[in-house]
Amino acid sequence: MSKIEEKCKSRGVRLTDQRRLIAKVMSESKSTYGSKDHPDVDELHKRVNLLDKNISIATVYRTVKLFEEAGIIERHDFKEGKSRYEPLTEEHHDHLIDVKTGEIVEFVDKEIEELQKKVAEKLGYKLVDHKLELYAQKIKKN
Amino acid sequence: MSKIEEKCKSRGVRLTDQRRLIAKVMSESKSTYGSKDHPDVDELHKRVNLLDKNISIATVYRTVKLFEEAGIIERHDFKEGKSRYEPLTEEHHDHLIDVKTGEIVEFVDKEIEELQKKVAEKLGYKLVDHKLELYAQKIKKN
DNA sequence: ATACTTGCAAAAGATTTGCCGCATG
DNA sequence: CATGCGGCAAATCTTTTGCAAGTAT
Repeated sequence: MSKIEEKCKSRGVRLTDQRRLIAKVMSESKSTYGSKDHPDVDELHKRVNLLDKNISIATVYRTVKLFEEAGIIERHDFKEGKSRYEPLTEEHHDHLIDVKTGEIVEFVDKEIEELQKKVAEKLGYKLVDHKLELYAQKIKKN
Repeated sequence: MSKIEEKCKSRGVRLTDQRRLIAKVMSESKSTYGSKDHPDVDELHKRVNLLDKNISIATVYRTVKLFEEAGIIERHDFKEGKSRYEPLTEEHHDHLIDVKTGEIVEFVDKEIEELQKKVAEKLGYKLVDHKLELYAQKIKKN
């Protein structure tokens, strides 16, 4: 059983064949499909259709929304006009995007997280979410 | 003449009545520091139409794209499904978005900027750009 | 049982584009 | 005067939704 499927069970999200497949594909979106992390709905639909041709894209949209609202997967809105998803990990992380290759490196920095909270508070707000993307260039090592 | 109109001239962007008006409205969209508005195309269209009812929304889309590509204004894709724009400023700043109202507060935090640079370096990269968005909820004050 | 799900197609919302008369440099 | 621009409507693209039929618990 996929990790996402487990989370559905433990959170009382009703399971169907379609959802199980989408959960499976999302769970494998890192290892099995190589560097193609963060698939968008269309890509997800294609992958799922390899396993079951009858799953409609509407179902993928509905499921992905459901999983996101249940805190099981995470949506990203990169500058492309469409959303991309990844399984939610225990520990939150941000992304560094290689401006040359498009490669994505994930990282965590507690100090920055802490400062963000403080900035929000200073402005009279309570932080509920954030997005941090670093665009960078690889340093050549000779 | 608006600041944006000036930039158009200096960069050889052809000017028309429509573009002049859109430039004017965009230039005026920057009010007090700390809370200027970042209008979306629809809002921009409404404001421009107060001055000239005949400007079509297609023209606003085309102009906003043109200005962005000329490095005159900046596009943001916040988590709303539509783009919002602001005049490009000399000094970089980040955004806090009120998740309830969509209101935007700008801020600068040198410490966070510094840490970002360090994080990138630690990963073997040289930071060239970044995006930080805080999604937050206003703290009610009694 | 019954409330939730799904597939399909249509709808909706944001943005782009083809066509063609018109304005700009 | 040649080239690019703008208005309009139609076309795209992504995402949502109404409906009728099927399914999970």
